[in-house]
Amino acid sequence: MVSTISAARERVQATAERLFAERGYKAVTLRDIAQELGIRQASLYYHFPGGKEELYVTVTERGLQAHREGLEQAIAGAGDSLEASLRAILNWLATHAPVDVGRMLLADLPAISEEPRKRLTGLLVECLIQPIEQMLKAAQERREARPVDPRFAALAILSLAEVLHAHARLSGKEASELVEAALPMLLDGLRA
Amino acid sequence: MVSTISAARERVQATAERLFAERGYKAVTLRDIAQELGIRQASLYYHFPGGKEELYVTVTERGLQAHREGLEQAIAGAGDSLEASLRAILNWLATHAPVDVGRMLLADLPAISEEPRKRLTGLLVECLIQPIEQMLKAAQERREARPVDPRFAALAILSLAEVLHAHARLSGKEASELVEAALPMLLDGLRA
DNA sequence: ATTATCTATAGATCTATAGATAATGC
DNA sequence: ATTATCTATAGATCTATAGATAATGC
Repeated sequence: MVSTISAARERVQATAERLFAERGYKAVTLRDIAQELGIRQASLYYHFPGGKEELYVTVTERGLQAHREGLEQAIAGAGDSLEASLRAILNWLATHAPVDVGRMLLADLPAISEEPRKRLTGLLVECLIQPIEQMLKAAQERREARPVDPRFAALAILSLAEVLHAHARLSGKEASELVEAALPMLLDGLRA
Repeated sequence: MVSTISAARERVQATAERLFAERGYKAVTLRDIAQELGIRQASLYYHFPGGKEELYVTVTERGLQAHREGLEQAIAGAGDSLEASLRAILNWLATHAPVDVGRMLLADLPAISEEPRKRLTGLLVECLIQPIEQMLKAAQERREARPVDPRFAALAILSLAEVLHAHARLSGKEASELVEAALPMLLDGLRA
């Protein structure tokens, strides 16, 4: 076996990913992560010698790549239909802890070193914004979507998904249920 | 004069408000705030003996109250029109640094003590969510707005305003211009 | 006398390193 | 021999306190 990713390392990543996604880079300490895992803070350095920053960069990169694959497959599986594409995108994002783009750009990324910051900034666009933007452009060319700025609309969809995810957690409702409630608003707006 | 609020204290509040709004509670240090003001970190304790938490609570409370007044006046000034109300709300939020509701609930508020946390949680609902929610309910009763969940729609509008504010900063465009681009999307949706 | 700063520093917390220990795999 | 933890601790950073200083207002 060339490189078996250890189950322990995987557990560390999963816990770190969840905590960083909830609170952001600075608000999470290595002690917090270790405590949830039931180990000591220093033990994290066995799996991530680069410490907190390496851990953050690793799980954030992995999360963004997972979003790219999830979004591209969701869109591809939905066929050439705006409604089906949006439903698939929202379902994916609502169930997979969407990224707080604003916090990441203004708070998290400025706290890490330059090389990974640039890489993650690029991935943010490629993995999250572009897949949605491309889908919207295609729908606009088919005259199925109205000619709004596709970059701005993609950001709005991402932020709607965050609200959806948060609302599902706080209200205890199913995410898929909220997606069906949000879709008419997104497709046809608030006006009667 | 009973209590002249000193200009120095006001400058401290303005700087703290901006930094906390951008990065959140944990990511901002008292040193950061002092540095922007050109004073020493310890000098902040003259204006806020309760330290970082008192400073955060004070400016957050003030910001939320300002949002309540701004939103209520914007809505009142817009009359009984859904489109005019939404335009007024978005214009207010886009120009006054909207609150990152998700980060505040998941990261910032859990880091402060119980009493102010409860108070700010209540203000978050009363100052930001309810004014928008009430406007939507009224528009729904006039059959001018479609019967979507008004609480959820209010959260969506707040998050759209955040995107708008961020997009205005990053792209260098005028906020009012982006509001006019966002309004058709909000009123009539993405579908052609 | 009051206002608004400063310096110096204690105490808490956090990241990171060094070296020890125990369990498992060959 | 490797894996995955541990204890102990150095060093950095951050919050908060104590007391000094300088400028302004009465």
